[in-house]
Amino acid sequence: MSAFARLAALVRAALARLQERGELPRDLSFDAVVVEPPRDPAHGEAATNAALLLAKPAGKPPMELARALAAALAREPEVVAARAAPPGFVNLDLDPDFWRAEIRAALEAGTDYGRLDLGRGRPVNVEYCSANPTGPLHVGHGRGTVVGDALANLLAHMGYRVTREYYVNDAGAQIEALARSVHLRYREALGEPIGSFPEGLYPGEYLVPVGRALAERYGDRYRTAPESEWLDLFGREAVAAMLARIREDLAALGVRHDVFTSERALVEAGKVEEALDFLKSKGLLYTGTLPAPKGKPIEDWEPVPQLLFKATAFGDDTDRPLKRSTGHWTYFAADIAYHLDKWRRGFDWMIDVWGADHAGYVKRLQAAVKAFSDGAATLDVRLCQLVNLLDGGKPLRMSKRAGRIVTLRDVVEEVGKDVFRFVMLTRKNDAPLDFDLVAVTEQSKDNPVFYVQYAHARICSVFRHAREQGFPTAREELVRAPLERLSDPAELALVRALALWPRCLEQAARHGEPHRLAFFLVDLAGLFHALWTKGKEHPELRFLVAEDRPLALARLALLAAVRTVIAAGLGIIGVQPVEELG
RNA sequence: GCGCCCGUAGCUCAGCAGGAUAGAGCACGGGAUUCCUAAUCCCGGGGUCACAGGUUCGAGUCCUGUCGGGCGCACCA
Repeated sequence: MSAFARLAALVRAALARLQERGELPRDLSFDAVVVEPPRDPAHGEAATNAALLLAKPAGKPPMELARALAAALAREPEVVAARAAPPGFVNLDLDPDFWRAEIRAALEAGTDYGRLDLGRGRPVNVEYCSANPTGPLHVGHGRGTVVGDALANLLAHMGYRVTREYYVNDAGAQIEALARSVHLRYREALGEPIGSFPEGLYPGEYLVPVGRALAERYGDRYRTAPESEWLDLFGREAVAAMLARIREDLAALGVRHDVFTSERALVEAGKVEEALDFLKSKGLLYTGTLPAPKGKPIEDWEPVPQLLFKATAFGDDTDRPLKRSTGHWTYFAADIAYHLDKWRRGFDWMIDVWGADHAGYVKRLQAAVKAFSDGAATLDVRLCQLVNLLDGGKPLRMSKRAGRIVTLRDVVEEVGKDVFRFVMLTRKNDAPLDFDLVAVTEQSKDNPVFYVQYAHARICSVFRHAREQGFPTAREELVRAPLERLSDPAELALVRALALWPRCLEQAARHGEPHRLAFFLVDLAGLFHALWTKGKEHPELRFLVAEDRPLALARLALLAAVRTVIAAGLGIIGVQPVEELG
């Protein structure tokens, strides 16, 4: 059990004793009782709000309850001081050994330290990236990809059975546009001048090799053939080529999905009809005419009767069309089928990571999931805001017209996958993020990736010196270190920060917010750097004290624990900790 | 017009499940290097948490409204 979980248990036990003595009513819920590290050190090392919460149901003044609780807690051997503080907090100071024990726990558990079986094997489907297979990934895709991948890692770490999934939108008008674009490149490869690309097609250079490959394979067989003869074939070929490219882009980021689901395959297998029949059987489909959307007027608006889903019955703002006037299914219809498919594969929890420009889509899909599962399945959507690419503080123009889109691959090759991944988690997902190609590779404390890696590298450096100087460094020896020798405030501050790791992990998982790990690591690294520098001014605080080997061993144990937590955190983020700075 | 997200120090952002006197970095001013990596650290000033109500013992956090910014809004994806 983690430090704060133990404290919470202590508080609950103390409350139970108060109940036994009749000082508290029996039928109380302790659910909202928390034990937290206070912001202000004057409020102790841990604080509980129990008395504030229970005062009303107990019919007693908060301070009176707080004093009773403090008295009960003061008897615990780990508790050095328990004070009631207005308006009714109980502040605790713990025996340093209570915190020091976390070092041993971290050493024994390694990167499993703080790991909790929150999920109990519950399956969760995390869908992320899911970029259309019409071109390479760009930087914006990269953010959602990293957020989704780190979230998947985090949930897997915490006991969920995670499936990482990519939905391939390989059907519809965009694929026809892709096929036509490739056909142009194909004709170009056969020596034909093609001029400029018509509006709506994909002029990017990345289709040139695809056209060339098709020219080699098929010669001029489809050069002047009617579209009906090649549209489907070229579409498939182009999607295959783009998907191969996207998989390479993902691999460069260290991302590997478990499942790629093809929209086209779903459609061809009749899953859309099946899904809609299912909703129909629940009485949730009807044919009707939607009112014209307000706001900017649409030129060619005509009121047409459409097949609609009763999304308003499940919290959406309007009912949603399922079939286009062309007779094709809407994207939404296919998406319902897709999510129903996920549900039937055993996922009653699904997380989709999307770009913020899809925000307007969230309610309708959640409505659909609620509808087909009768409320038994949950769809969470995490929206990622834009990434502003900068180059030395100046915005990098991503002009699509000039064909100068900055691909994810370009950026990852320039700054490295580890830097990219970490920086993508230095903001919460729903805040815009500046990504400066220069700043993220600078080796300075202003660069959080570097700052954390530097802490890890410094610890590794200490261990190299330790081995050279004949200090014991094996884990079996470090766990036996006399940890009570750690007594400097800077050391104990680092120990207490370390003890917060399990709590950080749990909360990050509960909230589905992997960026919290990145922030935690920056804080932990900061306390480590502070301790390090303190050793510069106070040589007695240096880690490798030759004349006092037990003390050195205790300090090495602390450093090993910090290194373990950094490595664990970086591991979930998907970053390789460095042992030396390059 | 409607929906979603955002509004916290001069700038960029945290703020943990509603907790106490709101934090960090940058920038600005001052300081630390016989030493395990100074690629770092320490000290200092700096705030009407957009605004107005409400719920609560307690609100940056929850609810309502207003203002400001971003995104989206039939038959695209």
